[in-house]
Amino acid sequence: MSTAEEIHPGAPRRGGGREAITAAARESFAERGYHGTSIRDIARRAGLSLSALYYWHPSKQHLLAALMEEITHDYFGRCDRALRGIGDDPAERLSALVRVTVEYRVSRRVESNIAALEWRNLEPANRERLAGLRRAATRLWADIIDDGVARGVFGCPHPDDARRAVVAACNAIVQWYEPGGGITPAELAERYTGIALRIVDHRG
Amino acid sequence: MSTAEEIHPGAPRRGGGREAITAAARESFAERGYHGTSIRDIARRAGLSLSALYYWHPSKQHLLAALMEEITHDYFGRCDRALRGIGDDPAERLSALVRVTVEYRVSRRVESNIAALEWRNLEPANRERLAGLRRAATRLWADIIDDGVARGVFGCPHPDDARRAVVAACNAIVQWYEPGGGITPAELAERYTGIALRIVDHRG
Amino acid sequence: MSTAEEIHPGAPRRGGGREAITAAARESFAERGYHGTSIRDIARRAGLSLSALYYWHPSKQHLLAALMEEITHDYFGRCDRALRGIGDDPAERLSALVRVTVEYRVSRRVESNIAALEWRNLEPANRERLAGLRRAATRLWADIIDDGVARGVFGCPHPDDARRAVVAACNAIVQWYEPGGGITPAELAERYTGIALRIVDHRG
Amino acid sequence: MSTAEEIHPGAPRRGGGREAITAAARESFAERGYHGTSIRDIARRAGLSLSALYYWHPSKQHLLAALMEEITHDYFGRCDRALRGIGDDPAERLSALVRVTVEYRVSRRVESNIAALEWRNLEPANRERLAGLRRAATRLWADIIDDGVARGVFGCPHPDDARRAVVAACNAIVQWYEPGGGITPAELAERYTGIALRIVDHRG
DNA sequence: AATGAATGAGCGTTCATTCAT
DNA sequence: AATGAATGAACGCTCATTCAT
Repeated sequence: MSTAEEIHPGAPRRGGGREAITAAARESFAERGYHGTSIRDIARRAGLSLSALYYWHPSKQHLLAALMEEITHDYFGRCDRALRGIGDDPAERLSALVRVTVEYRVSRRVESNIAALEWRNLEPANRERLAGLRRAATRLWADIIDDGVARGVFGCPHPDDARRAVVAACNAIVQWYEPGGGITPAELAERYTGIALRIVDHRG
Repeated sequence: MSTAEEIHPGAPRRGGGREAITAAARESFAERGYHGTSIRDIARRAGLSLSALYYWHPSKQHLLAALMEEITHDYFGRCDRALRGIGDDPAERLSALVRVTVEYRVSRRVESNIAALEWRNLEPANRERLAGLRRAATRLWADIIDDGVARGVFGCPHPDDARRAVVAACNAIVQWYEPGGGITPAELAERYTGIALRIVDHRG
Repeated sequence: MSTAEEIHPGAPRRGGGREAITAAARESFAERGYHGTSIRDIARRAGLSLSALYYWHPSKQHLLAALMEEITHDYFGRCDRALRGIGDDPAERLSALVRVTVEYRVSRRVESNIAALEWRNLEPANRERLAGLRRAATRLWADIIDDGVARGVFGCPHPDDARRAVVAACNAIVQWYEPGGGITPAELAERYTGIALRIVDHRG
Repeated sequence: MSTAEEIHPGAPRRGGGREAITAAARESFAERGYHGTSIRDIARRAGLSLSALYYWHPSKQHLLAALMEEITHDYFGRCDRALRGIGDDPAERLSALVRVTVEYRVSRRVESNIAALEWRNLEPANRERLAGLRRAATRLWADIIDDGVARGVFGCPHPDDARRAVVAACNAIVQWYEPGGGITPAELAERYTGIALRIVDHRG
C-alpha cells in the first residue's frame, strides 16, 4: 500500500514505525527484489533510522519472512472465504477462485510480485514454515478440478497440468497489467474465468 | 552442469576460460539470482580466479546481458525455425510454438530461469537492446492466434489474454518440472498443446 | 600530528570520529599523495574501522575536497585578515602577505603540501568550486603589486611575473624547511619579505 | 615528446617499443602522477600489450626511476654545457643558468612536471641514486651565488634563500605557462634573468 | 620482440548488524 | 520508541605482475 507515499512522496510516513517499515520493505522488495534491496533503502523509504528498523525486526530475512507469511495468509484467507459462500458446483467454485486470484493480482501488485519472486530467498526454515500453507492453496485448486473431472463436468485429461496452467495464467497478470489501463478488474476476472473453464474443458 | 563438464565430465577445466565463466555465471544466476550471486561465486564455480573473470568480461552486468542476449536469441531462433517448416494452419502453428517452448523450458531449465527472472536486473540500455527481440517473440504468438481468430478457427473472445495465458502456462513449467520425473518432454509438449488449443478455443 | 593529539597528546581517540578521520586523511594525503593513500591507510591512522570513515564522509574524493576547501579558506582568511589591519602602502601590504604566507607554509606544512600538490586530483566539479577562491587569492597579490607599480613604488617591468616569482618562492618553503632547524619562522618571514621587495624592485 | 601522438592521436607509435613505452609513461605520469597512472594506461597509450611493457621494463617503479634519471641527467647536462661556454662573471653565469632552466621548463613541460612532482614516489634506493645529481645541481646555483656575494657583486644577505627563491620561481613556470600564449621562451628567459638578478641583489 | 591468459593483493565502497544511550 | 556511531565481512572491480608460448 503506498497511499501515504502517493500523497507526500518521500515524506516520513505517519503512524507507527512498524507499519512504515513493513510498507517500505514491501515496496522495495517488490521493485528490486530481496538481494537488490538494502535495509538502508528500506529505512530511508520508511523515513526512519536504520536502528529503528532493527527495533521492530530482528533481521532483513525476518522482514521478508514476515512479509511472505502475511501475504500468503492474506491470499489464502481470501480464497477460503470466497469458496465458503459458494455451492459445490465445480465450475462455480473454480470461477470463484479465479476471480479472487485475478483481483488479488490486480489490486495487490506489490504483494503478488513478492509472493511470485522471493520464495527462493527465504531461508530454509522460513520456507518450510510456509510450505504447508502453499500446499493447502494448491489443494484448493486441485480439489475443485479433480471433483469436476470426477463428476464429468470437466473433460481435461490431465487435471494437474490444467491446474498449473490456470494458476500460471492468473499469476502472470501481475507481469503485464497496468492499473487504469482501460480494462477493469471485474472484466479481467470475467475473461480469466472463461480461460480457466476452457483449460479444464468445462462442458456447459 | 556446465557445458564444459558435459564434454569432459569430471576433468579439470583447462583453457576455455571464457566458456567456463559463462557457464558458471549461467548456473549461479539461475540458482540464486543476479543480486544473490557474487562474482566470487562465479569465479569459484568456474575454477578460476576473480581477475580471470574480468579478463573475459568487463563487468558482472555485462555477463548478465550477454547471457540474456544469448538465451533470447537462442529461444527466438528455435521458434523461428520451428515455424518455418510448417504450413499456415493456425492450430498447427500454435502447437509448434508450444512444443518448442515446452521443450526449451524442460531442456534448458537454467536458461529459462534466467530469462524469466532476471529481466529487471538488466540495466536500461541492455534491456532496451533486447526489448525488440522480446516484442518479436510476442508477435510470433499474437500473429498465429489473431490469424486463427480471423479465420474462425479459434473462438476465444480475447486473443491477447489467450496468448498471455498460453505463454504463462508454458513458462511456468520450469517452476515445477523435474527431469526424470516420469513424464517425458514429448508427452508434456503433447499435453500443453492440448491446453493451448483449449485456451484459444480451437474448433476441431 | 593531528589536532586531536594536540589537545590530548597520547590519549586514545574516543568519540570525535569525524575529526580523527579528517586529521588522518590530512596527514596521509600530505605524506603520500591522494592516489598513494588508501582509505584503509586513513582508517588505520585514525584508529577506526573502514566503515566508520564512510559514516562520516561519503567518499575519498569528498574527503580530499573538504580538506582542500578548509585549507584554502583558512589560508585565504589569514591573508584577508592580515591585510585588513594595514594601511595602503604597497610595500607594507606586500610584506604582510609574504609574512602570512611564510608563516602558513612553516606552521601548516601538512596543509601546504596538500594545497600545493593535490589540486589536480580534485574532480572537476570540486576543482571548479574552489577555483574562484584561488583566483581571489591571486588577485590579493596582483592588486598590491599593480598598485605599487602604478604609484611608482615598485619598479619591476612585469608585475605578473614578479607576482608569480614571489608566490613561488614562498610556496617552495614547505619543500625544504625543517621545523627546529635553527631558523625561526619570524626570521624566515623577514628574509622573504626582503626577497619579495627585491623581486618587485621596491624603491625604498 | 608527443609529436607522434599529435599527428595520429591514439594510433600505435612507430618505431621501437622501448621508446613508445617510455614516451607513453612520460606523458601519463605527467598528466596523472605515478599512482594515478596504471601500467595499463601506459601500454594502451603506447599501443602495445601489457606484456610488451614488461619485456622492456622490469616494473612500473623502474620505469619511473629510468624516466627521472633521464630527465635529471638531461637537465643537468644542459646546465653544465651552458656554463662551460661562459666566463666567470657571476651575473652572466647566473643568467645562463636561469635561461637554461626557463627554456627547459617551457620546452619540456612533461619532463618538468615529473621532475617536480614524482620525487617522493621513487623508492628509497632509486631516490638515493639520484640524490647526488640533485645536490650537484644545487651546487651549480649555490657556487655562482656564493661567488657573487663573495665578490660583492651580489648583495643579498642570505644566499641560500636567494638561491631557493630563484630556483622556485623558474620551476613554477611549468605550472602556468601555456605554449603559444603570446610570450616567447626567449622573452620569458629575459624576464626571469631580471627577476633572478634582483633576487640576488645584483649591483649593475 | 612480443603476446594472451592468468593471478593474488588490494582498491573504494556497501552490506547487514550491533551497541551504548 | 528510537537514535547515532561504529563494526567486520563482503561487494564489484583494478592493480602490478607472471608465465607459457
